[in-house]
Amino acid sequence: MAKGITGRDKDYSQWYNDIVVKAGLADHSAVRGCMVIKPYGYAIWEKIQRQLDDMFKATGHQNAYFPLFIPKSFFSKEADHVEGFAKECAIVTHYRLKNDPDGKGVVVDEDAKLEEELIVRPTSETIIWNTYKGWIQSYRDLPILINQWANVVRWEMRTRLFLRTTEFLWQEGHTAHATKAEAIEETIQMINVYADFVQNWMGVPVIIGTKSEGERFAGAIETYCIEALMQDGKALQAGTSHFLGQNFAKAFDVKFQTKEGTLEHVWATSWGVSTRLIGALIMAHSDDNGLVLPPKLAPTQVVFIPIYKSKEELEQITEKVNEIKSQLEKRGVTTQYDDRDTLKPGFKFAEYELKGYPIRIAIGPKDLEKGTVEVARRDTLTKEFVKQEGIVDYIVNLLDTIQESIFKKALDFRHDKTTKADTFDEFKRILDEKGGFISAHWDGTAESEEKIKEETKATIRCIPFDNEIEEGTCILTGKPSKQRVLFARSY
RNA sequence: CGGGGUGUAGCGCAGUCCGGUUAGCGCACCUGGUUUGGGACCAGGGGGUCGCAGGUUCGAAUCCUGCCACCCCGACCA
Repeated sequence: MAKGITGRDKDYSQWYNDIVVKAGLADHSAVRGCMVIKPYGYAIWEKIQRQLDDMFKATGHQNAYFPLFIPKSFFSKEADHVEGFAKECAIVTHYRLKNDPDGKGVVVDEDAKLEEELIVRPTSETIIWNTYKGWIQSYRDLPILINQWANVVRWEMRTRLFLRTTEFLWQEGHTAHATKAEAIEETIQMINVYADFVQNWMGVPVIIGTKSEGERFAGAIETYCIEALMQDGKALQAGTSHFLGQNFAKAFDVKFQTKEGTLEHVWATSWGVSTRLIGALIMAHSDDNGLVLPPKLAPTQVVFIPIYKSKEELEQITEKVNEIKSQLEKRGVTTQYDDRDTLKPGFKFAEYELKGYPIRIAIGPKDLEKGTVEVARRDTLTKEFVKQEGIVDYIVNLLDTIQESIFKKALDFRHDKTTKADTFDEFKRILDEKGGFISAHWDGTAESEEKIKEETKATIRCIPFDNEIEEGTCILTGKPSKQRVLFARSY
């Protein structure tokens, strides 16, 4: 086990915190519930952003930016929406400070009270729909396909680095459509984009499905989600896409004229993923030695470490490293050469394992002699000597192999941790002994869902898209059910 | 908001119960040398408003009062 990292078996929470802090991803800040995302952590976020942004553009979306502040009155327009967010809003009431008359520091200037308070956005539906009202008159103005990269604030009672922070970074797509069918199609398209990204780039398998009524987004008609399973057997919601119906169009009076000349309310969607994805990345793949990053999201994919005794040796090694390094870079591989002479190789090995670099290449005197290099894989912690000849192709292929292998491992884990339960006792036993997803029949009522949650802390994560139709009886009430749904304890 | 814990060097801690030289230790850092295929070693060196504000005392990291911050567990949530 790496120095200073708590084992997963010992304390999973502490292990997670140790990885985040020791791998240099983020730190607690001086502000309660808010984190400082450090350069290495932010580099991962930038990779996530870049890829998702490309995928959004490829599906016809454009980026825009809306204000951080939302007038309080906007929140009272959509009843469910305000109820969902009211309890966790930061509110701006004043716009000026002054010197404390008692001479100590500064105080809020009570004369500078705002006429109407401003809410720091917890999500932007309201300000955006207020804006769309001015943009939409005719069916010719539709669809509007916009995404925003932004920060939002939700005053959560308890926070955890990346998984739930008071302020977090995310993207939120907000689209407007002429028809219900088109809006639903958009909602589904985007949840599929998320699933594609999370599986093929993050290497985290997900279940795509719909949320039960109780877990639905405040103000949505239908919420689609992707659910991932973490190594401790708890589920994590990795992304959501909401079909908002005409709720926001009605709340903000957004109508358009159809070809036929009638006036109709616009159909809406919204969808988002956040820095929480980094939490998912960590909890899905990492081990007791530190972070494990999929090659496609690793800020640096290959690190070179020289092993030498003399200056002459180092020079020869450096020459060889530079040769391989530049060839790799030409193939689009990101690399780094760590020739710091104050640290021993062993220390560097441990450090890059902690930081999750997918491949480490060590070159020493033996390699110069034999024309080899030592290639170490982070995901499997295996090492082998490889001929320098053909090394570039070898590494390029290996990166793909690692990407697939990481996904496969997580997928196998999820298969092992997905269990069917047919009675409530069985359900509870699996939950306590094994964790993971439990596929069980449910009578479809919010009451039963709530009771199960109260008794077991497990919630319905989703009703999978590809669910089989299967007659059965609800594990709680014994009432008839047409399909199984996926339960789990979750983050 | 309830329960628990912690605040002493960049990090991790000891010292606090029972007040008393110049506040220690490990890691990290700086200088020099020897090392380098899995977390090096020797020698020398720098770094402190002891969370904050009051109080008691000849004397406070230590005792008293008030405050603050953060972490962990729970309820709430992406």
